[in-house]
Amino acid sequence: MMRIGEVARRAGVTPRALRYYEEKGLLRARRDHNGYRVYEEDTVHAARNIARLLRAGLSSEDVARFGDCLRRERMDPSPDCAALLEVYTARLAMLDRRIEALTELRGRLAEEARRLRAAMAAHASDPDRSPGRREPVQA
Amino acid sequence: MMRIGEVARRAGVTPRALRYYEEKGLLRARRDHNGYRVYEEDTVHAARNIARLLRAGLSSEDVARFGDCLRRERMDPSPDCAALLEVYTARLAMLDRRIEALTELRGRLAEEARRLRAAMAAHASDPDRSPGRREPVQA
DNA sequence: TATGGGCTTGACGCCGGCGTCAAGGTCAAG
DNA sequence: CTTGACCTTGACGCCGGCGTCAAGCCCATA
Repeated sequence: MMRIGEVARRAGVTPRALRYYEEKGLLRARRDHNGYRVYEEDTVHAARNIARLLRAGLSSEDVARFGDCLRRERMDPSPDCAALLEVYTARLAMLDRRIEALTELRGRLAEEARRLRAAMAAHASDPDRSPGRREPVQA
Repeated sequence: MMRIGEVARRAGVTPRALRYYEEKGLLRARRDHNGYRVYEEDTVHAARNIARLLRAGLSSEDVARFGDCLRRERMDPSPDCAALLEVYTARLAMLDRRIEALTELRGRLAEEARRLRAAMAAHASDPDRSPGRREPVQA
């Protein structure tokens, strides 16, 4: 039984983040007589897991589907957590698409950079060109 | 000499986008007596180039550094466009970092998915568990 | 009692590249 | 003159994961 500040410190997140997680249905909290949020021990694991998954690029909607599995320190799979697999699978596909897109983009940019470099080299060695141009072409 | 609508059509962007580019210093426009924006021919190329580069993942700040080079149909390099190379290079590095991060994440997710699948398979083949050996665990 | 630290809800800010009204001016054609 | 296409500036909306006030309650301690 802890309050929000302690959970936050132990999980390495901010109280604001914890409230946000709750708002998004990732976390539940009971209330003390004075209205303060009260958390179980395993909430620390949950908060850690949530933050990890979000940093990893999952959306809060994705993470919500992990449900109680989040509360285990090491999110070991079990049959009741089958949804995890779907989420992972879908997300892997998404990542593959994003990686592919970035890679393609990288290729295009690299190509343009290559062209640019070549043209500049040609330019630099062109005798007609800029007589007093000092600076070397910087890589 | 064209007005915004024509440039937009010919460049394949919206008038709103053109105003935005101008606001960000990517484009310049003169004004007609009535306040309408008036553009040169090469603005069509510029707009096309800008849109391309933005779609490619460059920021408008990056693109701003391309300056007048944008106005050439084929953004052929020349010494006064040396900044292009810097921008490309920096951006390639960024892309590499992003791709690397995503790839690493992909690896972690794939690993977790693998563990999960394995555990579920073990569960399914558990003699206590599965009475009739039916469907294989779905991928 | 007064202080001060922790807690509450509510709500705006951010970032980027525009989309999408809103309210109104301009001008050629019918 | 009226229509209607095209133009203007201004300003809010979006999306996600919170950061960051603001205003105010709870409670232990000096």
